[in-house]
Amino acid sequence: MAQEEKKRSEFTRRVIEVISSIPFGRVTTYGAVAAAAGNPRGARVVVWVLNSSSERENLPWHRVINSKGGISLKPGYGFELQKQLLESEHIAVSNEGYIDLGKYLWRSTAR
DNA sequence: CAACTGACGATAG
DNA sequence: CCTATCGCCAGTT
Repeated sequence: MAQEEKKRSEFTRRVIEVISSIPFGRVTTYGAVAAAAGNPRGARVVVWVLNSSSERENLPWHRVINSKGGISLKPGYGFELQKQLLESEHIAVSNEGYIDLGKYLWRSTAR
């Protein structure tokens, strides 16, 4: 099929779908989303998607964290907001914003 | 149109 | 362990 409807890269489209698929009570990382979408180094695109379409596509942006298992935002710039959103989903977050990936990391089922 | 920006990641040293 | 650099895409200035 000719899939030339959207001008965005196929990669970008996949990123949005992966983020939309993150289940309740789980988290994933930028790199994992990028890798699942086809580019292990496309993590920055994930950042762009969240900024660009988090509200637009109603994406669970708070379930996306960095590969260290921590919140990347700084206190006063959304850090506390994200921390509380995660805790609302029964996810344990330390005061420093770190999460136990061994327990909560979600891996894309489509691999 | 060129340069910069954005919540990062992997690799190299 | 820490720092530096490249890679990735689209939007803004």
